[in-house]
Amino acid sequence: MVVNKRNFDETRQRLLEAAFHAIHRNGFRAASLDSILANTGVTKGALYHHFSNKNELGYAVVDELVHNMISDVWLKPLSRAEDPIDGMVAILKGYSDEDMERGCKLGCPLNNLAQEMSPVDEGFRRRLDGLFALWRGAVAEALRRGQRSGHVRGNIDPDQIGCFFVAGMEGGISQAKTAQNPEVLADCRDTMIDYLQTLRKPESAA
Amino acid sequence: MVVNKRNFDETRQRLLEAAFHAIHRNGFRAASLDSILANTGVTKGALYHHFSNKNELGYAVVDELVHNMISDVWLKPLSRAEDPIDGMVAILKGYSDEDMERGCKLGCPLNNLAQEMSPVDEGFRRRLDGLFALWRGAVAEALRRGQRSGHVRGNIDPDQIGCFFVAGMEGGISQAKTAQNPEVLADCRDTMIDYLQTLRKPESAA
DNA sequence: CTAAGTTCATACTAGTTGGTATGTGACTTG
DNA sequence: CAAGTCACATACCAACTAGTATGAACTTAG
Repeated sequence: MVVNKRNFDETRQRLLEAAFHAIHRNGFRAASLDSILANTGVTKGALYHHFSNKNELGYAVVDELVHNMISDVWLKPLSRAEDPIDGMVAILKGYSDEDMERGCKLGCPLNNLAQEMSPVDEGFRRRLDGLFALWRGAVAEALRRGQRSGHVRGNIDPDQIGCFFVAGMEGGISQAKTAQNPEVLADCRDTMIDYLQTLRKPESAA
Repeated sequence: MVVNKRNFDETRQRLLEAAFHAIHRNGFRAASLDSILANTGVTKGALYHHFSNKNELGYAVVDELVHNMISDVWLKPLSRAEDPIDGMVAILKGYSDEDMERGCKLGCPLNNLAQEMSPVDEGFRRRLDGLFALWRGAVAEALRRGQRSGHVRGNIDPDQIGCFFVAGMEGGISQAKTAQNPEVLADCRDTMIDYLQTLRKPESAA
């Protein structure tokens, strides 16, 4: 297999990844195309060959990279988990120290973008809201499965708790990022784990 | 009392308030000085007479306006509350529909600024982290008072829960803003109220 | 081979931004 | 009343931004 100098897919991927990092670090509007290009060695001509404008580049980052991250960390593991509470706790406890450190330095890519762009661009807003809804929905669906299988109390509202769970995590990351201190996030995580235990069906807790 | 055309305090206050609104709507970096000035009728010469640069204007907005908001909504009410759990629930239930609507359109000024500026400017980061810490601390302190007065279980960590509480609220506002739908925030709030009830000392729950 | 379409490269532009240099009228103070 | 300080006003600039116009090089079809 010959690697061409002009490789559509590879160039596009390099642009997406450089854009993702620049956006994660500086925010979308402050991430300048010139700096993204300087980091990739790709030129402006190539960029505008692949994306019709800056917004479309950002949309692609959300639709592809950010979506995949959410899917890998939350959607797939939750859909596989037998006991949803064990599954969620396992994901939370599975955060490595590097994850915590990195996540708390720059924050959550999804939440960062949502906070910045939702009020000013409907294209971003719809996409990011869709990702939040996927995440909430995955938690809710797992809890519903848990209710059917007898692991989870029947008198709780899975959708409401999906929302609460995502809120607690995003809020914890926000504070940790502002404090530049992963302890704050660890506190939130531990309190959330305690809270999740209260959702177990009493009989199955023994 | 004569109102001078040249009134230091009034001009400064007008600049601060216009800056606050522009920042709340667009973020700090996207809030252009020219647009702030256009909204106030104040000129650039006056602006730079009052603030040495754009960052100092932003710092003053945080130190004065945002600080006051946190103080009015959380610090003072919590310090007055006899039963901390009742106090927190009362604040949460006291949100009017307009508050919810407005808060979910543009998000929380504190969190917006923290997300945008913490990673890129240490002056903002320190100030915003200070405000988060005040808020967390007020919740923790209220819970400690509740422990001493027998309203709150002794086997919980007030600091940890202060952190969790702030996280849940900020995360709820974030999601509501992205969804442009206050229901998401209402779900988080209601779940948080349920959670707070589990912190009561069993004997005093009856 | 040629021709055409794809993938990029270079040079440029118009608009916006934070910031400055300089001037001016009002108010205070000696 | 004169001098000086304060609170602005006006005009400007250098830097940076997203986006474009144009062309060149590479790949592929025939």
